[in-house]
Amino acid sequence: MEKKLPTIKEIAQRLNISVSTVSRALHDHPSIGLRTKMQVKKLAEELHYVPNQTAIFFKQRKTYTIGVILPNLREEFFSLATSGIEDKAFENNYIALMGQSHDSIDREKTLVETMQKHRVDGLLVSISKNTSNVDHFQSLLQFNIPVVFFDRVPDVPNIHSVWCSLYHSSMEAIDFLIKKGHKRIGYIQGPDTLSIKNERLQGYLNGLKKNKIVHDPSLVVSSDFSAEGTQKAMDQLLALKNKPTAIITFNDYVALDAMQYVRKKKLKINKDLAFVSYANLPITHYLETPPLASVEQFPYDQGARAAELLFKLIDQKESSESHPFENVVLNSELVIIGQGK
Amino acid sequence: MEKKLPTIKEIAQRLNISVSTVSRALHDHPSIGLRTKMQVKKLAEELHYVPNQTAIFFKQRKTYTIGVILPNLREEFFSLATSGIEDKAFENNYIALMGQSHDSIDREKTLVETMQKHRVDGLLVSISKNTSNVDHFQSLLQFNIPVVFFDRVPDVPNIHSVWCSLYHSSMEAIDFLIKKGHKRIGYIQGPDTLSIKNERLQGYLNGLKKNKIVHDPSLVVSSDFSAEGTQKAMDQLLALKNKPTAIITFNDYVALDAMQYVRKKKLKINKDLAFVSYANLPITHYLETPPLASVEQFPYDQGARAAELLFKLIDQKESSESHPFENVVLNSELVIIGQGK
DNA sequence: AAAAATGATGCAAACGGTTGCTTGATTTGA
DNA sequence: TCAAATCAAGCAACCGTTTGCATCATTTTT
Repeated sequence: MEKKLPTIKEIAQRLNISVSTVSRALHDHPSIGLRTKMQVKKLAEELHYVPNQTAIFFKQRKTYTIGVILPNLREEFFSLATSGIEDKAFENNYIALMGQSHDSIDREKTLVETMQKHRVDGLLVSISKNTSNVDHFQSLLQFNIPVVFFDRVPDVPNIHSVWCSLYHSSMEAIDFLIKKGHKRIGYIQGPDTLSIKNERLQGYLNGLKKNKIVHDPSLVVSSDFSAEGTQKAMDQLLALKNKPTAIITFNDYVALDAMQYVRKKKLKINKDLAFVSYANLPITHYLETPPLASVEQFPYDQGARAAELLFKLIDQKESSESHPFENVVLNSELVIIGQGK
Repeated sequence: MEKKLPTIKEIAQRLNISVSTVSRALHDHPSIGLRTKMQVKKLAEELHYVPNQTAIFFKQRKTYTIGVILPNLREEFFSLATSGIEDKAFENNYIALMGQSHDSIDREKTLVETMQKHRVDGLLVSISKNTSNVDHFQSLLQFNIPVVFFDRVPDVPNIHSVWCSLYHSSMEAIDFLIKKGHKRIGYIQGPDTLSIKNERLQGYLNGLKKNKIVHDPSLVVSSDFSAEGTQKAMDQLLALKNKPTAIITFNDYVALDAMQYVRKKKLKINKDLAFVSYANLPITHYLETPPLASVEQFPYDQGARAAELLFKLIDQKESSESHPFENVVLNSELVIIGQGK
């Protein structure tokens, strides 16, 4: 059954010429006569010859393949980033291998090994929530395979990275809320296992300081991102004698859960309690009462920029240029959505 | 710079033995002496030897790679399907190459060629909106590379496919609305270029017939899925002398646009005008006034099932078994979300 | 003690394509 | 007319790994 695919060898035999001639003919090498070229191309066409890339990859030591490892594709943020990566890859004649770590460090390790086995020319990674060191990427570096981290960037020196700074937008968010008259602003953050820079909180704190508001630690609570975790966080905030009038949430998903919970409590969103969050997912614009504002992190662009950087590194490697560590920082943007009171 | 990677040849030279011995030692072949085995393994470890998979792929004529081609990753439906595919691939020790057609038939063709060049062991495809024939998949079949279509399945015979039938749920949706007292039910469909089965409309029509309601063609309008297109469609429906009291929309995105438009018109959603749609995206559950119901199409499962079928076909091919065309049909489910009046 | 079985290792071909070097034939130049 | 230049094509090595088939040295069997 297993139909053997045509090879240049077969073409050579049929035409009674050597394989090298066939190879050169197919590549329009100048030293091959026109007649021979035509014959070869015609037969190749007839046999539906397709060069065996695995042989070529093997010989050229290059696969035109990059690996992409990220926590998951269910979150819109990552699927948009992937979309950007794929678009850039397509433009550059590369193709991307996908892997989801599902925030498991073991699975992340396995994926790195698999990608390495497949001899990817480079790797794009958004690390799992539980990844605290980057040892499992070391062997890639030994192989001289470039790695670019994006969005979830490990907090270690000497890496290439692309991420979106939330610091300024976080401060802007505070300014925005204070201009609206809010003085007690709560913040629901994530679990503190994330070993990445906590720019949201830094911006929050400095925004308060800048506006001469004393920081009240009881206004900062944590959620594990589950609906229940967020509800608990909300309970903490609403139990305060001096309740917040506005709340900043780690991301839109947390905001959605929080807002739904608040609705159940018969509080008016953006009237009794204002919301600002991160991500600016398209869906928030469809809500009857959306958060007042959300910080856009440009996932598509992050993916695209990370891919561009990776291709640059691959090219540099091939021309044995030096490549200092590069860290691209995009700026987030505070997008005003709702009207509020 | 380009550091040469260690090979079994190098190990062989250093230990003054043959490459075949090294190869066998690393594979724990019984005919290799214990001492030699130990020596080889120790040295391999020291050199950080990693077998060159491109050489092995080449020799074995198998890459443990599958291709995935779908319209785009921005739509949650497809990113969830991809998530299912990747999970199954990981389980089966495969890895997936991603490609987005962006509903361009040319890009789809290019992707098919690229995947073929990369010698994928199989291909999963959700065809582009503009794909009306499947000629560009023919060469894969000649190569005996299995192809499984999912969700957006071309309407041609002799293919493998996985899709989710909307027929029964569409009828159920009608039953559901009629039980709620609705008699005039509108339907916003998509552009009619889609060459796939139109089960939504079939279910709509048969649902009406079953409930002995005469079909009024002016209640069926089209949208190109843009916000403007949907608004125009709504205008058509609301301009009727005998207006609908309920509307079924092609998908949740259309429903969201329609509902937002209706809100602007100061109509009460699910009171003046009830909505039912398709997709059951997580977000609809966060709306203050969600559609009454949405048809869940199980994108993750579709992806997972399609991947499973593909792996089965690959295995069968390897054991030269016969493989009749298989068409897996999942059932959609009408999920009741809101309360309505 | 000679024949047979066993154990440990090496040889070489194969997978498909690329490419530097050679060779032979034809054309060009003086 | 003969050497040099040009053209067209072939030879063979190479990329890294696997594997059927020798080969040779022991050990076991009778």
